[in-house]
Amino acid sequence: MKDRMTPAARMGGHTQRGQCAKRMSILDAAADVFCRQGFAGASIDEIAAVACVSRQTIYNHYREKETLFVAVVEDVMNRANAMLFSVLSSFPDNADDLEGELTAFAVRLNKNCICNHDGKFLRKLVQTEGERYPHLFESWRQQGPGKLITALSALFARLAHKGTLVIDDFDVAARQFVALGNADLQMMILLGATPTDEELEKAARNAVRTFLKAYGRPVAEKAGQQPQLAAISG
Amino acid sequence: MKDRMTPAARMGGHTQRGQCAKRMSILDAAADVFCRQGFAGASIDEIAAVACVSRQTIYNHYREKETLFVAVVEDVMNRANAMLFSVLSSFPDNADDLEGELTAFAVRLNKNCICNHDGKFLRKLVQTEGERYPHLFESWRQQGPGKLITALSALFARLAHKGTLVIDDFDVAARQFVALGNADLQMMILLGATPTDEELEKAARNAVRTFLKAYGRPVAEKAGQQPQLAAISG
DNA sequence: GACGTTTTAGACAATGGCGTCTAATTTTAC
DNA sequence: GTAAAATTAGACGCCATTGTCTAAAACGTC
Repeated sequence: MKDRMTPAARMGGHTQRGQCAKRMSILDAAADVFCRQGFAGASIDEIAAVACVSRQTIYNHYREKETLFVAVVEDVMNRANAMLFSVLSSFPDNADDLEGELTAFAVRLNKNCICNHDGKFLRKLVQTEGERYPHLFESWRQQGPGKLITALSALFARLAHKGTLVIDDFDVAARQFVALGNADLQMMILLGATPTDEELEKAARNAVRTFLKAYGRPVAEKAGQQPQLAAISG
Repeated sequence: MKDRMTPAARMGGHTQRGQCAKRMSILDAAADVFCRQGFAGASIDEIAAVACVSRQTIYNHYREKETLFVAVVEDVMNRANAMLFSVLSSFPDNADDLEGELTAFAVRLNKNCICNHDGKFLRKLVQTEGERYPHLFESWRQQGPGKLITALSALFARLAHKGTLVIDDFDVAARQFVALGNADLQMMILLGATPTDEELEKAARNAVRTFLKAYGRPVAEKAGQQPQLAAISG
């Protein structure tokens, strides 16, 4: 105790597992409390209690409440970005069953990126504290929704080039795809409730059906087509 | 000063304008501060300062912070409900130009109900404090989005009955109409920014075009139709 | 102008949270 | 086992906020 050096200052590879576990525990607890109470309403003491850690330990890792908050947001954003990248990469290159693939993709997107814990956290915190931390918000916007729309836009451009879709504005189509995918889940998304798998499936089917009615290649027999009811039976 | 009676207790019609003005001033200021800072972050002193009123006056009208908060939410909800009703009633009975009417309607809806001050307030507060006040949230959900979807659903049912639209699930169509209308404005809505009239118009046009491609009656010449670009020129 | 009511500014105690400090205890590395 | 580092519980000062209280001032009505 002769020199009093900042605990995590050197990170000399010495104590890793213990510290790391504490850090993660703190980050998780802080995310939980910040999400429920907001920045102003969250108390360090409550975070410490949830993390099963003493208050001083939090201050050892993060200089002050705001430092902890920024660290939490960045942590969640990193996880969310990784997940989004993974989901975006999951769309198959050759989609023989376009409707099925789009539906499954919408389910994955909603389930793992929008309706999950991290999605709820980011939406809520970005909305409440976004004006106070414009840098954080901008970073989220670019790497989250921005990347999503860009990727979808490119995907639709590819499909339009192949003649599978008929689209005049890929960016608009991408935003509309996401919007349609959320249409049936809006309330749950706003409330932060977690939809069931059935709800996710149904919402995605509704979204993709409408999307394809608008942007699908007009097949020759469309005029004489039945009013879509037969297709749902399966 | 002999009996100390609650100021607004009797409302004997005596002093109305002065008190009423104070009340409205307090409600407006509180809405502003609550919206920016959240419930926990808002301080009575700041609200008093914004309202140009002493702190004690606030406590004369509202017993405590929470009472004020609930009153503010109810006040904004009342205004928002009236506005929504007005917009919902504005759709003409006989729409000869369906695309134009739907577009204008979407503009009105977004401009006056979703992207305006009250809309931003309610979305933000319902999201942040909804779990703490489930009753308020539920009331908002029913009278706001619930009423909107019900009314749109009925409207689409009427149009489908007339043969103007081809829809199998009116509720889904209603949700999708709203979702499409917000698709291009999501970021601004989340951030609480106010879109320009041009942005509103463009978003509504994109939404209605896609909506009608999906649900519009398949006209005979559709197969040979130009890719919609000609229609935008005007 | 007089009277009752409302508003105001400021003081006040109570509460609670933040961030610091300390001394004791536990963990970790060697 | 030993020494360094990390963690803990608790106390502490500080500050902001809530909600109350009081005496003075402003207001509206007659």
